Amino acid sequence: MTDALPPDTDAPETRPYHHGDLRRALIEAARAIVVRDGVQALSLRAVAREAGVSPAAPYHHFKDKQELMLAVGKLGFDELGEVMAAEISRVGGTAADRITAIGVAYVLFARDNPALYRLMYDCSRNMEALPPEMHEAEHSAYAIVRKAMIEAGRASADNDIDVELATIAAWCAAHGIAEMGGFAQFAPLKQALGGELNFYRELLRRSGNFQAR
Amino acid sequence: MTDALPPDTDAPETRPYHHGDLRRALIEAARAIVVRDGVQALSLRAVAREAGVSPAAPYHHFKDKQELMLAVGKLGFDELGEVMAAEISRVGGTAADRITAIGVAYVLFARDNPALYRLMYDCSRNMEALPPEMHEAEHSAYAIVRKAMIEAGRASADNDIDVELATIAAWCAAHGIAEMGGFAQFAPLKQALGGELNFYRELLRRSGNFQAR
DNA sequence: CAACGCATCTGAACGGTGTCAAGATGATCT
DNA sequence: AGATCATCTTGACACCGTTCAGATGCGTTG
Repeated sequence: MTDALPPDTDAPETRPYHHGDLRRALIEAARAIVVRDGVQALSLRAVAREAGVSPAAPYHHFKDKQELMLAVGKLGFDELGEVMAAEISRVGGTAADRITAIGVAYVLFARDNPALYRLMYDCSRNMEALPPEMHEAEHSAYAIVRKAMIEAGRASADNDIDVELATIAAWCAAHGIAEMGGFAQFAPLKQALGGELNFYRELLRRSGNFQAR
Repeated sequence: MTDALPPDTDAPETRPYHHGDLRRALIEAARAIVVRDGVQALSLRAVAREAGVSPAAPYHHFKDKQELMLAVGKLGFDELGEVMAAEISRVGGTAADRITAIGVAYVLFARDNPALYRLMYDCSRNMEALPPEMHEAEHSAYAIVRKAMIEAGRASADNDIDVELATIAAWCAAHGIAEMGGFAQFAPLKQALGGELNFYRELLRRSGNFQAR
């Protein structure tokens, strides 16, 4: 079973112990499965199979299935933060324009990665106290929205409570649209508006926090 | 096992064959488990155990575990509709006041029945095409919001698209708050606002559709 | 260099799960 | 009464999460 796998000339990452950074391989395998087969197909055994190890191997890197899923969720929040950061720097216009752009980018991320997005929030919901790295990943994405809220004048910068509320309200609105926007019942409405992008923009506009004005 | 349960003088519905409306008993057992032990404890076998039948019995009433969960979800949407209808008739004030009341009632329903609420949307999300009865239950709750949106002047009654958008935007906002409002990170903010009720009201107000004006 | 320690991985096992096929049971209809 | 047929049970299969004893081999220490 371990006969093949010669030194293999060119290993891109550090290859420390037996398998060579199995922890990262497991996270990537899990992400691949979730994207390919959906969240309900994400079993610990399937992840191990995908990574080419025995079903018990993951337990030396994650205490739980939950802990592995959490790592995948963190990865999702990292990507989401990157997407939003890229979008906010890509769109040049006014602060109000950029805040709308963030909202659209957020919803589109959820649309394009539905299973990953769901996993991210399943993690957040299930855990009472998130591990610090997860919290950190969420926080960096949160900070982007927060900053945009201040710049767009949706919150008075010198009132902490006001800023938090504006940020949370915007996040909740985007989350609601991200989760429900894909419902099949809305298909005719999307068509009537000339595409789902308009649909999302219109919903964001009505949420109050994303009005480009 | 079937010893008790005499004819029971007053059966509201038709009480057909062996067990006596096992279908309804299964749905109620599932609801009880979901409320008592959370959604991750909701297994088909546990439901059968709770109802006192063999693990295979449910398959004569539901094609799938999914189909049973869908029935529970429909029950949840029925209850949600009742709660919102009760609230809207209880609150006497202006149309704007009532629309805020609906939003608060929605969020509180999700807070008080977190597992059931999650199940409701897990169903809606997983299924491509919901069965008509589920769609109907959703629709009756949806109609309440829709009517309130028109009365409160959030949408022009003669523009169908406008009405749908206003309703969906409000629903999305409430859903986002309902799902994220319970996050532990928001606890200090709730306290700073003098209770979570104020927190939810403030978030709803900022969503634009729920402003009492 | 040899031997040890220890993180890493495997194999087998346990209880639980969804699902199905075959047979038993009993209410309903003719 | 006897036949019919929905209803329920039994038993099985594959898969799941998790655990534990043992094999494997890297890194370090003598």
